Amino acid sequence: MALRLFWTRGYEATSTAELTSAMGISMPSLYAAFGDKKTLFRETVAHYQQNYAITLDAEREGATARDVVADLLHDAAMTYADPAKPPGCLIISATANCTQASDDLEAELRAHRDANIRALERLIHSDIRAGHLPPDTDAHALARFFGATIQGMAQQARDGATRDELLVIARTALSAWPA
Amino acid sequence: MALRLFWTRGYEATSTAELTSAMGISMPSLYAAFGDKKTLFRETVAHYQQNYAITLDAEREGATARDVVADLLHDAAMTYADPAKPPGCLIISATANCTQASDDLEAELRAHRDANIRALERLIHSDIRAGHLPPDTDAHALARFFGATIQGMAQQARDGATRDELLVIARTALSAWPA
DNA sequence: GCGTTTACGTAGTGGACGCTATAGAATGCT
DNA sequence: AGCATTCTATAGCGTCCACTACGTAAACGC
Repeated sequence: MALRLFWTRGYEATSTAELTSAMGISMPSLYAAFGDKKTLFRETVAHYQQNYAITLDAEREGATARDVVADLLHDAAMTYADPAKPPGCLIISATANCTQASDDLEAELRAHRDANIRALERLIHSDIRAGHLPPDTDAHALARFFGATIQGMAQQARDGATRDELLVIARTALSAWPA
Repeated sequence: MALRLFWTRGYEATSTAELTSAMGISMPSLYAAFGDKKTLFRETVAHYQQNYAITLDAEREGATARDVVADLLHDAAMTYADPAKPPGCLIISATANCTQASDDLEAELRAHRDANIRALERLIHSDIRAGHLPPDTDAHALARFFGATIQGMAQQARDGATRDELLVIARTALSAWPA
C-alpha cells in the first residue's frame, strides 16, 4: 500500500522501489498507471483525504462550534494514535523537510491545512453571530490555536504518544474555549 | 552558515554541496573538520541548543510554573516567527520524514523533545507540591499539552504564521492552565 | 495452429547523493 | 632563499535516486 509508506516516511523519503514492492507491481506498471511519483502522491493524498483525514462536521444539526471542535479533537486523538494505522497525519507531515524539487507539493498540502483552519474560523464566526460566543471573540486566533493543537497532537503521535495521552491533550485544549 | 540550512530544510534535504558553499569552505575541509555529515549536524544541534533553542527557566526565583510556562510560550512565539531567523524549531522538525539511514538522528532529537516535556512535568509537579496547583492536577497531561502546543506553534510558523498570531496562540493555550 | 499484439519484469539511463584521492598553493623552519 | 609540511580545491569514486528501453511470454483474432 502506497498510502502507508507515504504516511509513515513522507514523500521524499519514500523511494519508488519501496512503492513498487509494497504495491506488488513492477516499476513500469506504476509509471503506466500514474505517470510519475508526484501524481501517485497527489492521488494518495486525495484518497487519504476522503477516507482517513479528520474533518470538522460544520453541518451538524443543533451542535455548537464547541461541540464540533470537541469532536474534531477527539477524532484527531483516535486517528493519529490508532495502533492499526501509521501515527500522525499525512497532510500535516508528509512534505515536511523537502527539497526545492517538491516545493509544489509542500505548497499544496499547506493549502489544505490553511483551508482547514479557515473552515474552523468560519464555524467560530457563525457561532459568534448566533450568540453562542461573546461578540469580542477572536475567531482567527481561536481557529489558529486549535489548528496548532491538532498539528501538535500529530507530532506527539509520531513521537510515540498514545491515544489516552492525545485524548487528554484534546480535553485540556478544549478548556481554553471562551466561556 | 550550516545552521540556517539545516534549520530551514532539515537534515536529509540539505546536501553537502549546499553546506560547503554556504560555509564558504571546500568539501575536504568540511570532512576534515567534522568527519561526516551526521557529526556536523550533531554539532549544529548542540550550537542551536545553546544559542537559539527556547528553554524553560526552572530556577527562576519566586516564579510559579505558570509564570515559567508563560515565558516559555512567549519565547517560542518570538523565536519561531522571528523574521531574522528561519521559521520554526530545528529540534522539532529537522529530522521529520527521514530515511532509515537517519533513524539514529531522529531518535536523538526525539530524546531532546521528550526531555523537555519531562522537565516541564517536573516543574509542574514541584508546583503541585508547593500548593500552587490543585493536588489532583495531571502533571503529565499538562506537560504534554504544552509540549504539543509548542510543537504546533513551530509548525504554524513554518506555515507562515506571524509573531502576533503565535503570541495569540500562546495566550490562548495559557488559558487552559488549571485555576 | 500461428502471427500479432499487449503486458510485464529485468536491466540499465543520466543525474545527484555522501564522501575521498590526488594535485596545487600557502605557510613555517633552517 | 629553499625545502618540507600542511591546507585547500578540483575531480572523481561508488551508490542510490526517479524513470525508461528492451526481451519475454501470455492472450487474442483468424
